Amino acid sequence: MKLATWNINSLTVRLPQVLEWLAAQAAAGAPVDVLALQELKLTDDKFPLEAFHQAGYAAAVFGQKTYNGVALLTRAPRVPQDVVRNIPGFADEMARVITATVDAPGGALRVVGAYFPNGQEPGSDKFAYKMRWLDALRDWLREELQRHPRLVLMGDFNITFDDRDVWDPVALAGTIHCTDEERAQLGALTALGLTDAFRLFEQPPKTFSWWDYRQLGFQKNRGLRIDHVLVSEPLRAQVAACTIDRAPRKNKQPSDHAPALLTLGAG
DNA sequence: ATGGCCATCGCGGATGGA
Repeated sequence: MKLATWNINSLTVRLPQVLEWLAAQAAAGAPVDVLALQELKLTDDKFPLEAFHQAGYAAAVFGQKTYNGVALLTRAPRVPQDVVRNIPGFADEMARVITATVDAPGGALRVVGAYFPNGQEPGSDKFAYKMRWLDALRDWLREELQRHPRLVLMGDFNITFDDRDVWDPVALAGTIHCTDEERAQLGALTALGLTDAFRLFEQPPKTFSWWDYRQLGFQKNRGLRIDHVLVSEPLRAQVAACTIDRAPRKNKQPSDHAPALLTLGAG
């Protein structure tokens, strides 16, 4: 069972790349069973349901015009069940979270696909919103984990866990995605019993999931690891692999993010 | 080095992203 998350920075622009990538994964013998997408930048009525259908995927969509927008794709015959949009109890204009239950070996999974706020700059209004959003996410996840012990939280977190996730930790110390406040919020999420699946394994140094479009960021590997897959305690023993696929970042008109993947074994 | 980011909205240039 393979799950993945990918901020595709406009599905209108990137749909062909998503379909190609899904096809390539399947051709390599390990099709993606669940894909969380972020930054659709389109409304639900513009979502290419039919294209994904033909590729063998069902979808749950939570779109928005111009900004944000998230979706969960599930490979047939799986379908997203009991779909929840955004964080219950937290009023938000922005479409950032979509949650569904999907069948899996060893029992159904609750999958939370999320596009965390950027935060722009410490001290800004947007940073304060990011903190409130994170507070609300944590409070809701605490309850959600009670209801659904087998839970995966994946998406664009817009936060680095530590300096290993930063191409120049000295230059970027205290800047957005690298502040103590943001990292403390990640710590509060892991304290709920969620584990960064990527660090369950030995990883090559300087493995990132995002590179700035400017200044040859990707070519120079000046990046950040801000796209994460977290698993709840009962799933830890089932985690067989967690990787980031840099290949789509080499496409002609790439997203600035690369997909992160999780493979679950039988357990 | 002459320029050196991308998507959206909408038709210029601001806004947001990270």
